[in-house]
Amino acid sequence: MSTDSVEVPEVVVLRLPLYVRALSQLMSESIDVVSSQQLGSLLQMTPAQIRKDLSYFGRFGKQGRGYDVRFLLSELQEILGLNREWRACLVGVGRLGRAIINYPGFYRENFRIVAAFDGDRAQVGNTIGEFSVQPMSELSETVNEKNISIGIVAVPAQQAQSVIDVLISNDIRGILNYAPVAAKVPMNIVVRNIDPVLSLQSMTFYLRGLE
Amino acid sequence: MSTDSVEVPEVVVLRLPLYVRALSQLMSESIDVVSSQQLGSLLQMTPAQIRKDLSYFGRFGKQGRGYDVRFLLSELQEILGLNREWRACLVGVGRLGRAIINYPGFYRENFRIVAAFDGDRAQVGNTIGEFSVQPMSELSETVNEKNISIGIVAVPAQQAQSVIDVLISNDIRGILNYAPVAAKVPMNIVVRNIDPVLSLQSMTFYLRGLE
DNA sequence: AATACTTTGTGCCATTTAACACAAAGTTTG
DNA sequence: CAAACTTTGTGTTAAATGGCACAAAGTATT
Repeated sequence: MSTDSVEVPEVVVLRLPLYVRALSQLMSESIDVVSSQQLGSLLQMTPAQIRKDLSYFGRFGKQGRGYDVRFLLSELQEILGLNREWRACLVGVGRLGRAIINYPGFYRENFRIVAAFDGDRAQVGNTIGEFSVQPMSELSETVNEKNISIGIVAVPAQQAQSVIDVLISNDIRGILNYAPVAAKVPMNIVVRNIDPVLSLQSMTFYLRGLE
Repeated sequence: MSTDSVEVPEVVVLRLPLYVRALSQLMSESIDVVSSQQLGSLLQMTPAQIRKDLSYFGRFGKQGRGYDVRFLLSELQEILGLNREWRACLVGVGRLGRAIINYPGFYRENFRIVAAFDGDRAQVGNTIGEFSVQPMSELSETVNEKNISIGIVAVPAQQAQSVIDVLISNDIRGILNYAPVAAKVPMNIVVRNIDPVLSLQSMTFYLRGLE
């Protein structure tokens, strides 16, 4: 089996980080074996689903016992490509962009924001955190120099698509999009949207009429 | 038809805000009729799916013509409960919490953060934006007084579950959770998680090995 | 007013996703 | 060491989701 015999469904890939997080948690509690049962109750999902998900990638457990926490964690990190550092650039250094730069959660998980850009000349040159804001014209060069593979978009909706186009034309293949737009991208580009307003707007459907 | 004859799938509800956003956009461009075809290309989805989704709630279109933008927007806002103001409280006023308070996107869509709490006594009394940080002990009273129905959780992972428990015991039924935990809540509580790290960690699966 | 388009709403089929349930393999207990 | 548990991995079934395709109903064109 040199290549994956069955395509792994995206829903499964989306759940793997949950397992990684839970396993890290267990590691920090010095728990070294866990069953799909326990993992399931921790993550609020059925044990069967966890086992099925893992079975796409191999056989990591032991009957009658469960999974070795350290081993499974390590395997999943390998599968997801988390056993290395990932470098990202931020585009848009307004209020939101600054909050993103200062958010320590990325760094903690080996995601490094190593450059910041802004289309607004007035922002260029300002110092934010450790580096100074660069003009979009320098994006191409910096992405290459600093080996950046992820772009974080934190510009207003109106400018988002054109920023995304620029990122893609500079070989960025993963985009974390905070702008409230449905980005149009080629199939080989991975987009993840962060959109709290959408979340609230679907939540209210269930709250409505229950004052 | 006094009650919904068929249960509306949650995936459908999750998509409705996308339609609302696209329609608002069209309104602002003074476009007053749109087909599922056009809407689909705007949102990167099939026209059939849009029509199917809408059909759960009624018949809003006109054959040979499409949908009246203003009318459909208004209907969807009504369905989602967006034609009113929603009040939320924030718990946790660290870096993340402050960024959330200052984020103008909520206000723009009629979500109002009207109180801020923190379990850390050192934070209590500090002024953030228009109001001062209150201790958790005042949550119950304030939630009632200010008619708050949504809780926004921006505390460290370790404290998240207990904060969520407090919110729920004070009749909060919708929770926007920024903490990296799988919240355990009763079935009648609506949780929406905002977790950019998870998004990145599933993205890298597809970027891995393509240097 | 007749013909050629356009577009909705939906029945039906295909695909995807989730859960059940059980043999096989291990562990624990007496 | 045998009997009673526990737990995995997966074949199979069930449920959810998405898309096709077409009649019905409208619009535009000649």
